[in-house]
Amino acid sequence: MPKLGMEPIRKAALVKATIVEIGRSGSLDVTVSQIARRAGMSPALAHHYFGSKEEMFLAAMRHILTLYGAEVRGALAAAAAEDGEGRIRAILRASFSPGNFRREAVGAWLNFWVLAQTVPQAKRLLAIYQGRLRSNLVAALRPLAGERAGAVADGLGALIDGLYLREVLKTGAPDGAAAVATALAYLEAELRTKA
Amino acid sequence: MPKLGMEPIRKAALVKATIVEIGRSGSLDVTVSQIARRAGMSPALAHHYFGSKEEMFLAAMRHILTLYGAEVRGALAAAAAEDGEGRIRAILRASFSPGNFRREAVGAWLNFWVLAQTVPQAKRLLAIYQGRLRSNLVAALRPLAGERAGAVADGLGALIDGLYLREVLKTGAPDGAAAVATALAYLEAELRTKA
DNA sequence: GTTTTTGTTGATTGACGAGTCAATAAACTT
DNA sequence: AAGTTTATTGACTCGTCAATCAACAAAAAC
Repeated sequence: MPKLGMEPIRKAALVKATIVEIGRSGSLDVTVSQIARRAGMSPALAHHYFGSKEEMFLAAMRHILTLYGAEVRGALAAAAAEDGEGRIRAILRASFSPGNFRREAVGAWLNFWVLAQTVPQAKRLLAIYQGRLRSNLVAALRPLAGERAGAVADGLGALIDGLYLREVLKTGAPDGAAAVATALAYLEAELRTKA
Repeated sequence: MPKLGMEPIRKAALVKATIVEIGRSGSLDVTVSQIARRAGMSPALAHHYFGSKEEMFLAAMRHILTLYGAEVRGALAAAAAEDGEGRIRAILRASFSPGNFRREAVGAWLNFWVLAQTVPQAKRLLAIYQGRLRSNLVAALRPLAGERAGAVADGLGALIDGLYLREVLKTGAPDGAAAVATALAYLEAELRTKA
């Protein structure tokens, strides 16, 4: 019984299901059937809307990146009045917020990195994310670290990614606060050096 | 024409081929046939010696971990006379040496991380690597950072992993020296903080 | 010199999965 | 009411791949 205007709803459900399934299985070896089933429809319908599994993966990536970007933007807006360090703190809190820093999302992230090795489109998406993160960090660091802002941002960016990566091996609930603390320790050490 | 004593030779060739193929394809979606072909034998023989593809993956992981561990141990032995900072420098240089820090190895590494999400044995191997790295770092940091050694080691470890991760997105030849410099900058910043 | 062990492969099995297609059905248009 | 667009799926195609097996060959053991 075809209700009209299903397309956006179906697509959103598939994107969500894709992320869940990747996170659950811990790999990109998820079948379209699994995804479709979790999204409550037939595999054929999933193909109908996305054309290919790769398109589903890319849409899922875009979604995660969008969510993350929105969270960072929101946090930065809320910290507009603060100084550079406050703004960095905001970025870090957003990066390790419970919404982003949970096993399922981390697993999806990791697999997107793998995807980026072979799918140029995926690589481009990740590069955009990295570029945005970097420019946010640099902007906040400029008044604190001067010309070393770029170098510090690179280190901090890599550290954030590394903390995500290490979450994969951990057992038990993710500890975003600890990750933020580690990143802040890095920041403070670097800032003290400058002076 | 069966020459005897082939087993170790065949196994070594398969392990090497597994790493190459994973690095080349950028994913764990490599077929036993591909691996066997690159190692110069039939797929059936690969199964004969390893029993399953998963065993091949684990053997490849062990091999990479062993190589890396040996390089670090060697570097530490050569730096035995030096102080803590010199020993850390040695660990970093080994970690980002051309042998370890090249696209193929980095790609394999990344995929082993993915494997660790689902194969407990792989997770255990990575945990061992992390534990050893950490204890090496802590030992070298103790005289420099005192009770903060643990925290600094965690940050440094995550930073190292993050720098590896980011190498995946880079285009062009890996730049181990830059990675070492970034990690050293962090270390020096932390040590300065201590005082 | 026969038996056992080790090395080796071609052929096969059995399963699974991405993507296509034809068919059905409900809404919307004219 | 006839035609068009959108939604939806079951059945099917085509390919792939891990793993097995039977068979053959050569060296070693007895």
